[in-house]
Amino acid sequence: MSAHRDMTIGEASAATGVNIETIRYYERAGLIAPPVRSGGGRRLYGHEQASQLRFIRNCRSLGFKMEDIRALMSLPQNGGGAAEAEARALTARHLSEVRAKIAELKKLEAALKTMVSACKPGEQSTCPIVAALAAPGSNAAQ
Amino acid sequence: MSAHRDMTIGEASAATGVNIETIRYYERAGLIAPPVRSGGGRRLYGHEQASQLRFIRNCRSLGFKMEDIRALMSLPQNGGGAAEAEARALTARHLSEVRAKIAELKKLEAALKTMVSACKPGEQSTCPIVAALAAPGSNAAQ
DNA sequence: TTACGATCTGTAGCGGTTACAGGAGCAAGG
DNA sequence: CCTTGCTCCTGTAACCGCTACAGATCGTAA
Repeated sequence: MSAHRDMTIGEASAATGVNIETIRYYERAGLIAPPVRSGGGRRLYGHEQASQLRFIRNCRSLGFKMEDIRALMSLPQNGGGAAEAEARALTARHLSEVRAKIAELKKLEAALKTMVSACKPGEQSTCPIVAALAAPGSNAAQ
Repeated sequence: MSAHRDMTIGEASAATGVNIETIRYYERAGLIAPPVRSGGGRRLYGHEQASQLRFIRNCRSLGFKMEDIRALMSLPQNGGGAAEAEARALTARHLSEVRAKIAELKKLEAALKTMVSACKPGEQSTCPIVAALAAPGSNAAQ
């Protein structure tokens, strides 16, 4: 069960879209296991590890933290409802964090929009943007 | 024009809401000028520098980068339309970055929402979340 | 004086990469 | 066989915006 058809790190990078330096970083960080080495000391990756790299890449592009990814990868793949529930909970938690960030950014957006539209070129003597930024209490974002 | 009624760094921190360590960091980073020192070598801040700290705090809470803040603070305060235009341009650029981030996060939100709602506890044999994350092409976020 | 608080300096850590420098493996061409 | 040129190796530092120490010093009140 190990007909590997191994890839070098460059091939693994091309196959998965994960940067070479990033692959090595993931190994250092314990996100993937140290791969087999060739006689000359080069990393050799098989299908399984390429899949793991794709998994990590997908997780990262969805904004999951490495800690979460570690948890997701350590779930048993055929584990019953427990693993599934854990994955769901993790994803739901991340979703709510994303929503919180959106809400926060929308507040910033509103404040900045107000500032920009208050500033008509060459109209006021004092720049309203600088004035707003110098105001003692920031009402922009709590 | 320098009746200062100086504050220690702790007082300045309390007055502006900027953490003590952060104030020192801003000085190190060249965002504020090194303040006057007392005989014993302690930093003493006047009104003007407290205002600067409040300015920085407001900028940061609006998400401005330190580089932008440096630019905003180096604008002449009574400078004519040029300074005003620059502040406006800077703010508008930041606003568009915020909007881009919101758009990106909304994509993530949609993808995560789909994943969570696809995962009903104890229904499928394979967890749809893990399956989606393991899929070769990530369509979640480009 | 003694104790305690506030402050000082310098350094390291966070997350998630990315970017080097300086060496070594490895295949192809001459 | 030897050179050329590519890939890969290790180790380290930079990025951003702080935050958190450790160990020393200052200043003040009891």
